[in-house]
Amino acid sequence: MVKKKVKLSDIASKLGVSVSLVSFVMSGKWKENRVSQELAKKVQKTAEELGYQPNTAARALRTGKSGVIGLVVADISNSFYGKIAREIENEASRHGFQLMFASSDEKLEKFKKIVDTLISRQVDGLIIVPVKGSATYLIRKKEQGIPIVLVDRNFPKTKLPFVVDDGRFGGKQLTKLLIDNGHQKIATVVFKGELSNYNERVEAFIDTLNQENIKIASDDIIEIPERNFQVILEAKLLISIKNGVQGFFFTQNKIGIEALRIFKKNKIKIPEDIVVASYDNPEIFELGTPTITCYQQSIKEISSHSVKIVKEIINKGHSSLEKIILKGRLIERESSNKLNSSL
Amino acid sequence: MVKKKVKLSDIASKLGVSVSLVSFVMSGKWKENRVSQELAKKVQKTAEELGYQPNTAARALRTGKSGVIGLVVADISNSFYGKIAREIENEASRHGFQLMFASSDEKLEKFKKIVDTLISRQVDGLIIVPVKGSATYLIRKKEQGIPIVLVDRNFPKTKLPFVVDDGRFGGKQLTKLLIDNGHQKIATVVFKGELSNYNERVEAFIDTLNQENIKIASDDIIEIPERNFQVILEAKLLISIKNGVQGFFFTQNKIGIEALRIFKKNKIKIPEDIVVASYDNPEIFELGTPTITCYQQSIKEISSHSVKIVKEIINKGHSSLEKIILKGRLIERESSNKLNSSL
DNA sequence: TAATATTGCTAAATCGTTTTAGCTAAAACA
DNA sequence: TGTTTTAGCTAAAACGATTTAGCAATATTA
Repeated sequence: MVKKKVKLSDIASKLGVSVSLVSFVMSGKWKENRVSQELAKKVQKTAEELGYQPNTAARALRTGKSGVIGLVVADISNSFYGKIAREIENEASRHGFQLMFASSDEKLEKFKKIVDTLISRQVDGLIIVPVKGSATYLIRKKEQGIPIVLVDRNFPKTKLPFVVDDGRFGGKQLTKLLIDNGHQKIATVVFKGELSNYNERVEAFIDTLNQENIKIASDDIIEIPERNFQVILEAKLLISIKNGVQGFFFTQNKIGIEALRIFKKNKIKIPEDIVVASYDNPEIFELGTPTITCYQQSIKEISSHSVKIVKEIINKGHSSLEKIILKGRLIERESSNKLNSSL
Repeated sequence: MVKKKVKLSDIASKLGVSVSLVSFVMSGKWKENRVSQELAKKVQKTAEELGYQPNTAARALRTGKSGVIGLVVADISNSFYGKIAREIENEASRHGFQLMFASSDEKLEKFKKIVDTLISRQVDGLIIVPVKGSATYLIRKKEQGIPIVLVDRNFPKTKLPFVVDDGRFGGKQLTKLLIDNGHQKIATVVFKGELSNYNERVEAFIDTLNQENIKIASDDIIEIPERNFQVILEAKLLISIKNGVQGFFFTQNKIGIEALRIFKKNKIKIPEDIVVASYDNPEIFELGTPTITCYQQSIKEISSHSVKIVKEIINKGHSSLEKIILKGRLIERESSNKLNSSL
């Protein structure tokens, strides 16, 4: 009982007109192709009646446009990327695009494979959270004419368009807050590597401390590897605390959340034993006890801009604005102030 | 400097062979088509050299198969669906499928539109978290020959294949735990509507209390509407507490998380003032203070089964196992026991 | 009235694969 | 030796849309 799919020729033969004419009508171009209004209406009506749904594979083959944008994130189950995906989805559908997505897991080989298959699936453009070491690969893709926009992270030395949060701003906001609350001995934690976006947050941390004439020990910049980071993070945090660190600035929600787990496990009290501020704003930061001071990126704006840019590149080959840096906002909560924890 | 895409005919003309032959080789069917091994190797080599990537639009048009599965969830930014999506993604890619996704927002009209566009984009099959009232619509789609499997929620009176958690089991586990911890006056909260899956959790709640000969007041089954549920939930929770309710069983993470927000805002202490147990296991349940007792669905199994089933339906028209009900596991934490909150 | 422009439509090529049918030459058979 | 099989390849149709070129009939202009 499988109903056959309705195609243009079904409508055409039912009305005794040509396929071309039906196509003109269905694509909304009947005026410029001088189809009489009378016929146009008839076509629309029978298309409706028959339940016509265009075959987008055929259309994609003919036009070279699929109406699909590929989205590559680090991990769709991470709340930050989940939110990004959701906003990009909204914005994309507003512009008539569907989304195909995949998670790279921060692995270069997997990342390349994903991007390649997305391209071979004829996506019109790509919105990408790039992984370490993917710069030259992505440049090659861009040079092959694939519309690409980076999001969340960028490669500043390249000409790859991007939409990112202002890491210097966010890093400064959080660091400043910790200092203003009377903490001098503070440390930051970041994943090791050349992703400039996160490094900017650390640089802002350093700059801010320098401006305030606070000395930084080398141990206060804690770099951890990506794999099995939980174990190493725990060790480093505990050592830091033993060494007298009073506060932490975490550069990513993934690190911040794991740190909370570690503090809980080791019965380290926030903010009594240690004060904390983190990038991003997952639910746990808002609802946990204590609430966690954080810097929330402008996810909506980041998402909408990335769609807008990739759409422009798709349509015009380039975008008028290919480098966008957006500021987020500081959310002061209980975790950052020992003296006034009822904030 | 836009490099043109390499196609089969490029490889063919470079080697002076026919397109068909190249196609046979590239699709791995060279043996049954009696291509000499020597030539097959040559073809593979030059395909590699030229960086050939198949045009899947063309392939989809010709074969009627796109290699894409459509995934419709309620909200990709909800951690539960984020995790589901991630697992489905893994499993799908293992079977050679890409995912196209969209969020329904629990809105029927949006849901229908999404499913229609996914179908017109030639997805081979659909994995769907259905919304209220979508049963007849989905049945029609199934009858049109679209491979569909429901996930997380099902329509038991229909023949739509599904993979879901065992709501009776989970509901019973959580309710029993609250009772066993000495709480008699407990209430549950659920979204109003005919989604049997959630209703089963409530039925299990009722059954369990009945079995224990505990009387249930009608106010103890709290039904809330989907839109603007936050306000109503707050009111209902506060009233219940005023009325002497000692504990709550929340049927979804969305409700449970919002309840935490409300308790926090109203300075209601868990488990001192009220004990709590909830379906699902978002980060906040594990890391918050107190930790929240919950029932964690078998997300991995749910996801992998749904992919397996939809794949079978795609390939064979039906699946050997179209109705799967999986049990999850109870995670006992601090929120459910007043007496022993150092659990 | 004749030349030109416009209106309303259609035919047919095209996109890049897959797949069926069939062709040729060599191998196997009688 | 002549016939049948088999191996190894190619030609061409097909998928369903879009789009260019062009045909007739009518309308407009000189």
